[in-house]
Amino acid sequence: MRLVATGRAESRAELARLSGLAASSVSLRVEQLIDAGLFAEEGAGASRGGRRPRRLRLAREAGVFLVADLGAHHARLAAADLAGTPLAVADLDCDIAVGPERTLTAVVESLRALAREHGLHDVPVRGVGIGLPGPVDPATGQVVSPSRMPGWNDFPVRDFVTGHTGVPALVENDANLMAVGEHRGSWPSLDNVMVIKLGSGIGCGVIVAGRLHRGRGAAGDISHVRILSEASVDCSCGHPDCLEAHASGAALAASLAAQGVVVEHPSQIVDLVADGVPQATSAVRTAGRLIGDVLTALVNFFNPDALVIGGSLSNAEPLVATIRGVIYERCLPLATRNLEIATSRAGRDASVLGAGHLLLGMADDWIERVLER
Amino acid sequence: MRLVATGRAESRAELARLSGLAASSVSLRVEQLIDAGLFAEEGAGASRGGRRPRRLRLAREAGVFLVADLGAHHARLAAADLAGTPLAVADLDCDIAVGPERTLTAVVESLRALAREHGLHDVPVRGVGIGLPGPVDPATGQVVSPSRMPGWNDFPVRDFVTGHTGVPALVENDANLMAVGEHRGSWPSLDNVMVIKLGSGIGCGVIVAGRLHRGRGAAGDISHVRILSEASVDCSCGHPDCLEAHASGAALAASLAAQGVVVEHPSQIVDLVADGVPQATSAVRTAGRLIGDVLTALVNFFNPDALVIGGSLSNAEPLVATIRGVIYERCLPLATRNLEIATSRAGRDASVLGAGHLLLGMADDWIERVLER
DNA sequence: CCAACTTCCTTCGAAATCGAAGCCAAGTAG
DNA sequence: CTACTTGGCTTCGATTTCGAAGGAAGTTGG
Repeated sequence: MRLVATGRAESRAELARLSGLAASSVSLRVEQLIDAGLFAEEGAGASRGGRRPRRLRLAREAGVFLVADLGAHHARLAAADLAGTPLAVADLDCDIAVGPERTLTAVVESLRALAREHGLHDVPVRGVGIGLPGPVDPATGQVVSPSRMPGWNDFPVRDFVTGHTGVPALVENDANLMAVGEHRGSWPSLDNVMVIKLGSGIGCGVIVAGRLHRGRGAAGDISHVRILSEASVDCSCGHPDCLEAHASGAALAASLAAQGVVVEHPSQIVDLVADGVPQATSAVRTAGRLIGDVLTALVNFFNPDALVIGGSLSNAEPLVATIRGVIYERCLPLATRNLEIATSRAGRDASVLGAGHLLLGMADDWIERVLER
Repeated sequence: MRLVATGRAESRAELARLSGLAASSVSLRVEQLIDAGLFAEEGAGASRGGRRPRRLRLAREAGVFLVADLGAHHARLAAADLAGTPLAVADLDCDIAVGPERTLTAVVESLRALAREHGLHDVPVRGVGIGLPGPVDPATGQVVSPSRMPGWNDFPVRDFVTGHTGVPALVENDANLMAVGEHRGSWPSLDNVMVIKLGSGIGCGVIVAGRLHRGRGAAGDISHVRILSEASVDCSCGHPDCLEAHASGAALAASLAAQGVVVEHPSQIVDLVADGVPQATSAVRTAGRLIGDVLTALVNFFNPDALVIGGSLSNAEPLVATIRGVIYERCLPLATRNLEIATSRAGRDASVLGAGHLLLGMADDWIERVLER
C-alpha cells in the first residue's frame, strides 16, 4: 500500500519487483485491497514492451488525513489523501500562546470544517497530523520544554487530539515534518538528507537511511550552536552567541530595526533583499556565513546526499548563495563531492506531505481492521 | 544465528521471542543449523520458572574471522569466532606507507600464521576484516583520498584481500569498526551512539538506529572542523585551524616538543599526564576544550544516547573530564538529559568485535551454502 | 498481416510457516 | 512426596507464500 501511495509502484508487477514478494502473492493481496475499497483500478499504464499493466491507485474513498502545521501566530491546515497530496488547504490565524487546549480545539474544529466544505464528508478520516514549532517526544507525543510555547510543556497533544477525533494522531516537530515531506516529495531515492528551515527561527530535520532521525526527541537542533562573532548577543536558551540569536529571521528583523528598517515577518526581509535594500542584503549575507559555518561541521560529520534549504527565508537568493559558497569552500572534498545543495521544492505543502507519509507509516492497525471486514 | 552470536538469545524459546518467528519454525531451523555444524547444544540454562532451556551456542567448528586493524606503523591482528570474540591476538609492525600490496600481503600472511599457531587449522575461515586509518568507500571496498596513506588511493583493498584468501572481505575505516564494536559490546540496547577515537589522529564513528552510518563513505569526520584559536596552524587538508591540527595526538606531541618535552606515541602523553607533568596536563585540557566545543554542536544535532571516547588518549583523565564538562555546560538540556558520556570499555579489541559483527552481517551467502549441503 | 518476442497477470501444486495442542522437565506449594 | 504451575520444545493439521507454467495483451520486425 505504501508503495502505491508514494507513487513508486503503479501496477501489480511493479509491486512484486519492489516488495520482493511473489507475483502471485501480490495479486492476492491487491485483490483484497480492492475488495476492501482501499485500492482502485484505473485503466492501463504504458507498455514496457509487453502487455500493458493495469494501473493501481488509492481509492478516493480509502480515506483522508487532516494535517495542521502550527506556527507561533498561524496555522496551515490541509486535508490530504493517503498519499499526502493536499486536497484542500486553508490558513488559520491563531496564537499558540493561548495554550494547547484552546489552540488544538480550534484547529481540530477548523480541520473538520475544511473537510466538510470540500465534499469529503463521505470519506473516512484515517488520521490527524499536527506540526509544532518545538521539540516533541516521539514516544509520548508530548511537547517537551518548548521555548516559545507557554503552557504547552508536557501537554499530551497526541492523546488530546486522538481523544477529540477518535483517530490516530501524529505529533511532530515542524522542521521534521518538512524534512520528511521534502525527502518523500523531491528526493525519495536519496538515503541521507538534511533539511534546514529558515524562518523566524532556525529548524532542521534529518533523514538517515531514508527514515526520520529523531534521536531522543531533540535531534536536528542547530540553532543553539555557539558561533564566533564580534557583537555578543544573549540567546533565549541562556547561552551567549547561539546561531539563532544572530542568524534567525527574528534576529535579522531586530538587527534591521536597529538600522531603522522595520519588518514584521521574515518574508518581508526576502522582499527587501529582492528590492536591493543594502542593509537587508548585507544582513542576509552575514547570516548566511554564520549558518554556513555551522553547517560545514555537520556536513562533514553527517555526509548527506542532499542539503535542502527551506522556510520563508530560503527565497532570499544571496542567503542561499552564501551558505552554498561557505560549504563548498570549507567542507572536505569527499563530503561535497556528491552533495546536492538545493532550495525547497515542495514549499509550504512539504509538511502536509510529510505528515501524510508518517501517518501512512502508522496505518497498519486500521488497514488490518478494514481488510478483516 | 545473529541473535545467538550476539548473545541476545541462548535458547530456542528466546529465539522465538526475539525473532518473531513461531516456536515451531525456530526449532526446525535450529535443527538445520546444528546438523550443519554451525550451532552446538550445551547443557541446560537457568529455569525461568518452568522447564530449563537447552542452551545454544555457536559451534567451535562453525568458523573464524580474521581481522587486522591497521595503523600508520602498526597492525593489530586477531582471529575471532563468529561472534567477534577474539580467540588469538598479535601485534605486527608494518609501515603502511610501503603501499597496499606489500602491506596487505604481509598482513594476510601473518593472519594465516596466527590462526595456524593457535590450532585453528581445522576451523574454516569465513571472512577477513581490515580496518584502515582513512576513508573507505562502502560500495567498492576501496580507500578514497586518504591523507596519510601514500599509494592507497583507489586501491581495491577488498578485491585484493578476497583474491588472496578466497573468502569475503570487509574493509572499513578504523573508527567505524571501533564504533560498531563498542556499540555491539557495551551498548547494544542503545540506538544512537557516537564513538570518538582519540589517538595520533581524531576519528569518529556513528551508530544511527543501531546501524553504522556511513553516509557516502566520509561520514563521521570531525577532525577538519574549523575551531577558534589564538595561534593559527595550517592543517594537512589545506585549511587553517582544523580541530585535528590543534587537538590530535600528533598536534599535542608537536606542541609539547616545542616546549622541550619529547614524545613519540600518544600513549606517552597519557603517561606524562598521569605523572603530573604540567605542560602535558595543560595541553591536554586545551585539546579537551576544543574537542568538546566541536562535539557540542554534533551532540545537539545528532542527539545520541551515548558518547563513547576511545583511542589511546582516552586514558588521559583530564582530557575526558574537560570534554565532559564542556558538553554538559554548552549543550541543550534536552540533548544531555539522558546522554551517557563514557570511555571505551572494549578497548583495543573493539575493532575486532566490530569487524566480526559486520562480517556476520554479510554472512548470509555462505551460511546458505553450508545449510544446503 | 503474421510470427516472435516481452511483459503482465493468474492458476495451481509444492514448500514454508504458523499456531494450537500436547508432551517434557523443571520449580513450587501443601 | 504429591499435585499443580510454569515455561521449553515438538508434533501435526491449517494457512500462507512461493514459483513454475500458462494465458492475455501488448510491441517489434519482417
